Amino acid sequence: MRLVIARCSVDYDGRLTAHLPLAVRLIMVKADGCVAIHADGGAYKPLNWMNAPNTLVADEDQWVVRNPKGETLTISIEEVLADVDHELGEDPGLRKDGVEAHLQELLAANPAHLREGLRLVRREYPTDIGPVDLLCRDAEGRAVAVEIKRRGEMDGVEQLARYLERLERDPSLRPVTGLFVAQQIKPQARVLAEARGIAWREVDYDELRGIAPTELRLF
Amino acid sequence: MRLVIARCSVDYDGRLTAHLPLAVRLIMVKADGCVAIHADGGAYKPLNWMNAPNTLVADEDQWVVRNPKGETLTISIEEVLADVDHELGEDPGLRKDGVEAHLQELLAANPAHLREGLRLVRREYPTDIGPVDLLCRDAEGRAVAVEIKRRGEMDGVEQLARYLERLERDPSLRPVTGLFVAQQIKPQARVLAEARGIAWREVDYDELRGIAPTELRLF
DNA sequence: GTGTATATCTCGGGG
DNA sequence: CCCCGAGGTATACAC
Repeated sequence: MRLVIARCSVDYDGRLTAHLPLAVRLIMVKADGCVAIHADGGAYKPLNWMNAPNTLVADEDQWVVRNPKGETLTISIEEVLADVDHELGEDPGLRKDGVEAHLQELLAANPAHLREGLRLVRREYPTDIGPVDLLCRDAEGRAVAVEIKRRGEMDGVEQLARYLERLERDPSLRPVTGLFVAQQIKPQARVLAEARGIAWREVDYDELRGIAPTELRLF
Repeated sequence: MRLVIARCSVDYDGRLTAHLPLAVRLIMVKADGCVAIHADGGAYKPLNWMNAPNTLVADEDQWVVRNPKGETLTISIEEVLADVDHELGEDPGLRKDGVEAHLQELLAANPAHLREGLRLVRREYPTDIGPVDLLCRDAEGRAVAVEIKRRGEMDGVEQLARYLERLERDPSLRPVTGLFVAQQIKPQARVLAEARGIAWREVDYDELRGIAPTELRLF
């Protein structure tokens, strides 16, 4: 990884055009060739960047980074204050826990946590516009399509509404009701769900994770 | 901006839990206090980070970054290979051109470019679920709601459909038709728009920008 | 490759 | 402060 501190101006021309006036910034060049221009603030997103793959043509006072799509990042360098290079090596990568996939696993193993008597028919139940997270049957045997999000927003409700529209066409399932599940559901999403006749339910991830397998068997 | 190259392992506990095994990485600490852990690849996104505001408690071999929400980033440092600090100063910031806001400005100034006889009633016309990009009247005085995107995809059509649903409730507007506008509209979005009875139109940004104010007056 | 859904999305604007 | 929409979204995964 090459780290250059330089007084520079930068121009990006591609999906939009953008210009950075002359100032001192960090130019980070990673081993895979991607380039990022950082200011001394503003979280992790760089002011400007160019992802790999690309080609870097570095002149004395101007670097031109070009990608296969024809986008260019032009860095005009007036003064180099530091220029170091470090060998970092391959990174073993990040292990995550607590994302949507995990939430789906837990609820698939315990649908009754959502509504008493609910039984799983299938996870990732296929429709012609994509898979429904969970397809269940309730205590009376009626089909219930469940869409799971970490954060419940309006587009998730729309997504479930599209699936319901499709599932309703299947005589072996009809009528199908919808259940929108998330750790937190935004007010507008609640309103939209209700307007669409879709039930919603907030779930607590830690509580759900705390349910031991032995307890699950009691349902 | 402080740049530390170190052999470290990292744990994040907050919106999810995540772990990075021991490896050599860049730790970037910006003037506003935000911290980012970078590997030598994988575009501009860091492996782990903590945005400002936060507090950093730096021990010899362990840094704990904590934010007001109770999220923590724990960096366990085994070996420091480099540690430099640079004063970058305030950044003048980025100037952008070609984004949706600009497209909306151009079309608001010239709605007839979309459809002959179209006149602007209001930009960002408010509804209880958010503002419609443009509310217009056509040559016959009928209300037309216009949604503008750079890239026309399905969620944009859904968004416009939601607005139309609301606008239809206003007797002074009813009936309201929809017009979905983008530089490029994906095939599936076209199909969805047509299924929803919504017209669509692709516009060319450069052509639109090329229309001089004097020419605009001709309409 | 396109299409679809996710993200510790990030970032900015408005109430 | 939350809510919402846009993004050069990036990224992973299915088809």
